[in-house]
Amino acid sequence: MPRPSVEAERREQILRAVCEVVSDSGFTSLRVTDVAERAQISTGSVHYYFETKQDLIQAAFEWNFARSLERRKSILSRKSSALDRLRAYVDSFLRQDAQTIASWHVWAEFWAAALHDPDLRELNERVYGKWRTMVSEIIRSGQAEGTIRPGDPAVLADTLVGAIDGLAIQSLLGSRRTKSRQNRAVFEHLIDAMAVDPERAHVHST
Amino acid sequence: MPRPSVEAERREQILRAVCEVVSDSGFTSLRVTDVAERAQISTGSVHYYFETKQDLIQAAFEWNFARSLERRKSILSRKSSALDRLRAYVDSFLRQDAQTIASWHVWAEFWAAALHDPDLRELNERVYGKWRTMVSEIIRSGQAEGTIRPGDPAVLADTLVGAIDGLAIQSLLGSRRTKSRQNRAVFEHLIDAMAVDPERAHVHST
Amino acid sequence: MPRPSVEAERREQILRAVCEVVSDSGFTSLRVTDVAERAQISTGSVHYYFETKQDLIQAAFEWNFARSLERRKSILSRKSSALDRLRAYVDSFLRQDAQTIASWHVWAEFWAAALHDPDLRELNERVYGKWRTMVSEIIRSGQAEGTIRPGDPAVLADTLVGAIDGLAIQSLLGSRRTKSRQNRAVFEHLIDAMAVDPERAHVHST
Amino acid sequence: MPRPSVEAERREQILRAVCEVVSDSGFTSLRVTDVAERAQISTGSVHYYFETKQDLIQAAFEWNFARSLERRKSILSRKSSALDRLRAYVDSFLRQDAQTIASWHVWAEFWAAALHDPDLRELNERVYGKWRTMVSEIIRSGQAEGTIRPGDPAVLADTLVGAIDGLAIQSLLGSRRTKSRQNRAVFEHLIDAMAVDPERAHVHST
DNA sequence: GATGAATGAGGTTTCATTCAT
DNA sequence: AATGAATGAAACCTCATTCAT
Repeated sequence: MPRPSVEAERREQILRAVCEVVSDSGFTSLRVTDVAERAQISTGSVHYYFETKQDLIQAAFEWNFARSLERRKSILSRKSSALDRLRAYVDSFLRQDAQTIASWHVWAEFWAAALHDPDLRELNERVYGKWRTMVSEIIRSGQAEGTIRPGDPAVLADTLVGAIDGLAIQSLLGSRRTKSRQNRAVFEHLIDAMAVDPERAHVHST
Repeated sequence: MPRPSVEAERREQILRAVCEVVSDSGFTSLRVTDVAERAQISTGSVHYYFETKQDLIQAAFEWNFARSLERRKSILSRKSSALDRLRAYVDSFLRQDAQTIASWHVWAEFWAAALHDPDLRELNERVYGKWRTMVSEIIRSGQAEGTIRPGDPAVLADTLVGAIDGLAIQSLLGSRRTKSRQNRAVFEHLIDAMAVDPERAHVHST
Repeated sequence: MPRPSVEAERREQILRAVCEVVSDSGFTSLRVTDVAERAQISTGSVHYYFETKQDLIQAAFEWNFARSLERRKSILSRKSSALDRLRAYVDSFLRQDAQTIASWHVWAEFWAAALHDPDLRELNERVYGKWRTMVSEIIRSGQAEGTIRPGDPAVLADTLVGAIDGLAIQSLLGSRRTKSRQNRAVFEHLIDAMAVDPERAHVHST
Repeated sequence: MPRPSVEAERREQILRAVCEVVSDSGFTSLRVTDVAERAQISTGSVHYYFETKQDLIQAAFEWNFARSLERRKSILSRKSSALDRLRAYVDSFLRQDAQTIASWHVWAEFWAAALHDPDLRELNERVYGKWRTMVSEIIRSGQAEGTIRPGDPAVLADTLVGAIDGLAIQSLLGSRRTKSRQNRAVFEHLIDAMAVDPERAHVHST
């Protein structure tokens, strides 16, 4: 008798394989065969779990998003100050470890794919709603604490989230080392500008 | 070898068709046949001017970039203040006309393609060098005028350019109307933060 | 990877089809579609077993050679005299049955193809090494028996093998009936010249 | 007014180009473009002189034959002995100069092409009639002189012509140097066997 | 006479999908 | 539950041929 979890396990195994292949070789040239090879199963099995390639891709993007979200959850529940949580959040996207980079690759491919796919566009709405909410909640709590300047949290959140995406792309496309350092300067600047003066001074002195 | 006069015309005709198709239907499903149809010529003719599909794509991205640049050149030579030029520059990317949107579509596809293509990555280096230089020159001249606050022009330029890209993506993927208005708020905020106080106050009062 | 049992069968089926098509319609106009039709499978299946047309052709030539060799093996192990084996060997190439003619067609196409393909040239080296060895072994054993005149077996073998090829070509290109008879006269002459006198006299008297 | 010879000149220029391309790259991959490039004219001009590719090929093979024949004409009219003329004739085919090798390449491609083309097969009949006649005339005159043994001149001619073709192929496909030397041994053997004894002894002593 | 831009039929090859096992 | 052999539609690309200049 098969373990009840076998399906969930297999699906995870396949979706992880999709993201790895997309990250390594891009979405345009993604073949079901490549996914099967990466997951060490047959193409027949891939189709056993996902009716069409389209389904497979949609599911893989969803899975990538769920994992991205998972990795940031702990940041929100931290006891630290709002500014620290904001910095931790931004930092989590600027990391240069394999997992973060791979995930960004998938995101970049996702955007291009979503431009012409209503289902993916809907997924994007959900995703960016999440990101924006997370950031504006932190800002709002910072404003309540008195550590973050007044101003529309939605606008401030959009600024941060937008800058993260835009700079991430250039980071992926450019020479790793330099970009990473430059990007950190940009976000220090942005976050410092949101802080009330004392905090700002403190940071500058370090 | 085709005669220069005909060749230049035909190449332009074909490259325009590529960008139109990429913008309409995406890069992943781009077929040479579609390009030929759009340009109202035969597939054979497409291959007469571009050996491979790869060459065609590379050339189309270059062409898209050249046009994007061309459209911004006049902004730099304006006699207005640095802050006005900065606003005009940013505005030129936030426009919602067909041409601007089409161009952004091509850029989004370009990034994804460049992730796995060294030649395109090199093109990206050139392109973003240009954008960053343009913005930081304006900032530098504003600082000389005394209308823009001191601070590393490179960091400020990166912030703006990054935010433009990131917000453009979300604008492309989201519901047009709302996004456009929100994005303008973000950039007002960003540019105001760069202005020296009197100017800033003035803007807020409008 | 296909299961060995099915794979061997299918490959044989396809290679046989290639040789049939080459023999019927020539190598220059060989299309994968023709091969697929002849083997009663789809073009996709042909490529399932042979990556490229080039691979397919190379394999078909190898297969044709293996079969040519197989058909001659029994001649070598016969208990008859060296001269008889020599005659049987030569005869086996002069036969006008469909299989022999088809095989010659493939050989002729092979030579032309090999002129510009190092891999095929290497295969030719192997093949002609085999033919020359077979013939010179027979001659050597005939000299040991005392039925064949002394002389360098390599030179005698080259003479026979060369003449076989050259006359076969003309036989393929000319009117069948006459050529066949003429060719037999040529080889009778050549072999008689190799025999020691008594045998020679005997043959001439028939 | 154009020189009357311009057509003949151009045709010769093109046919020479065809033979060069066939010799270098083979017949299977022969493109009209290659011929045009080699002849330093446009593809349009090639078609101006030769309606179709088929016509072009046929004409090129004819031209190659005419030149091959031309190169041997002087041998026949020599005042030397029949055996010497026979040796000169055979030698003329075994030479390893560029022209001879190129010509053999064209012949090999010709045979393969002729297998499936009645027009080329007819040309072959004419050609081989010529070769056989040339050789058997020499043999006949040698027999009249008393320097060549009795025997059907047709059979002896076929033996020589056949061996020349067969060994030439292997020479083209194998390592040049060795083959050439081996081939000369074969023909020495064949021609010696045709000589009456005194001559034969003489040759062996050299 | 000569050109070369343009064509489009047709070739090889790819790959998502199916289905018997 | 899983496979992998087999498919065939469709993609890219080639190239002989045409024709306006």
